[in-house]
Amino acid sequence: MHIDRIHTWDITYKEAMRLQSELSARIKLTRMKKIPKIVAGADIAYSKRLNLSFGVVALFEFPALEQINVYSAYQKTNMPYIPGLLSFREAPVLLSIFEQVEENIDLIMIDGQGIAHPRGLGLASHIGIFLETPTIGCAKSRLVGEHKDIDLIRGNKEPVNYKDKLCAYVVCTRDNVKPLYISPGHLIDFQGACEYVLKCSDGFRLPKPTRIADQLVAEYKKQIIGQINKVIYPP
DNA sequence: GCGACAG
DNA sequence: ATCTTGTCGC
Ligand SMILES: [Mg+2]
Repeated sequence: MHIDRIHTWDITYKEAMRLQSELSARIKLTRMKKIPKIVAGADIAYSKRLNLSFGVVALFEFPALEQINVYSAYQKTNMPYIPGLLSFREAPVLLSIFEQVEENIDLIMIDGQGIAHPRGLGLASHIGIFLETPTIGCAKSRLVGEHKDIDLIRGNKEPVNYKDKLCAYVVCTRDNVKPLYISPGHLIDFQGACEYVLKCSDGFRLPKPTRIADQLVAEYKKQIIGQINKVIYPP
């Protein structure tokens, strides 16, 4: 798929933060007009020892949620994890994977925040801007914002406000299980984000696209590290 | 200065 | 997120 290389990634933290503020003005929280045909999930794994980042993008038919295809790549990790700057650590490898994708992806679910971010540009939003494709941030914990406790009943949701503005919903995707922080990334609204996450939640905490991407990236990492060890420590 | 803090 | 062995519970 096409990628808008809006900026490079070898920049200072200060410049990274400035870019986030600048790019957040481009985010559009629009309604998705058509029902998606292909939904993708994306996730990352790391090897601390080898300083590598592994990424997987898994494609699913919607609403059947049948797996269509899987893409992957890995590269050197060039940024430490800094809360608020996650996209500068994870986006480069993810974009290199999306570049290989032949299918037309209608919606991407990403492990991390969308606009629920100190400067309104979490990983999902940043990816959405580069790909000009609808994205949803599906985070397992809170980065910013305040909300009431929610009853842990599947389908329940509670608004998350940051600086007196709605930024996400806490969504229960399964009874009696810790809820998710769902925020639009780009080209989708709050209602659409919650709706598609729930429609992709098939009895587990994480919606199928990110859950399977998470499992596949763990396997991919294991496989690549096995190859590397074979080269480094020949029998 | 202190505490919070996606993955 | 990683590293790392076992353990508890559905
Ligand atoms: Mg992840």
